Amino acid sequence: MSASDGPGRLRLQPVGSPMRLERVVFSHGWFQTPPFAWDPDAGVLERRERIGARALDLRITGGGRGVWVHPPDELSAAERRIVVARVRRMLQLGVDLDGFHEAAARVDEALAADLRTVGAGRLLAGASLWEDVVKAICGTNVAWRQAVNMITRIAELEPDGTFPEPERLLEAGEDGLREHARVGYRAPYLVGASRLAADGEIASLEADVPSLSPEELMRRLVAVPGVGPTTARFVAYLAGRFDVGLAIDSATIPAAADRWFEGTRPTDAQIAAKVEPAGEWAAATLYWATMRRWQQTL
DNA sequence: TTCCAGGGGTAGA
DNA sequence: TCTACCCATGGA
Repeated sequence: MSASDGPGRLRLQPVGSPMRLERVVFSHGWFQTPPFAWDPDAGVLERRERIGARALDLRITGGGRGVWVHPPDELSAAERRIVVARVRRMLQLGVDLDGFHEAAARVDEALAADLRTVGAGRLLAGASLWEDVVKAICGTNVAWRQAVNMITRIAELEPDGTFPEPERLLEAGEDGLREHARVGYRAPYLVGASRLAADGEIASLEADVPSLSPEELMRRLVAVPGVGPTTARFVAYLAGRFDVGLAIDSATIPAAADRWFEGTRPTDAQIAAKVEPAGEWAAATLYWATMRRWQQTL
């Protein structure tokens, strides 16, 4: 699936349909949160990752038939495997979007045409489910800019600049998370999630994601403190599972209202009925209807 | 001041 | 299962 090409450079290929790096980056707000950084002029997604004992600055470029990962120096075979696995997760290179645009067209032809034009479909995920859970909890019930501030301050807990291990959050404790990261009432949720992660349960769940039924996946995700149905669905999408139902949040509703209900606030049931023709891609269709609107605010 | 932002937990019905 | 209420924070 990937091959080394040139000194230290790694080429990764997506399953199924081609991709555009920039569209994955702008799939939602993660690119604004450390350890991600987006260089718009160079079109480079930067990311600091801990590989074994060292922290490396990865640069990710390209799109279409493949993505290039540029490590700062030569990697061992074992290090390459780790880098490839993480970047594949971040860019959802293993998610086969075949049929998505056709399914979306059954709901909204104009939306589907728009998604085709920009090559939308894959989402930017963290390097791990743990990272996605932390960031998603920070994104609940706050303006996105505020969530970015929380995540940025949480990231400061890891001295080497990589995404913090759960132990760093446990060391900070509820008081530290409140006072330093300003996470407010989310502090006990983050500590609870950190305990699960430190016990290996989040990694275990991540490993099980492909084999779980939608119901079981949801059951295990909402068992994480601070993760309710909406957040669970969102992180499931990031893990490549769009079959867990619709994540309807405060951004989805006005987006659906504008696009499909002439500005009138729809009920959840009305939204569900609207996207139902997309079948297995209903959640992705709704997601992108929301995000295409959000992207216009960038 | 008051409202509310990419919700979740809880008690009570 | 469903609803009402509370929850820290900070910008509008």
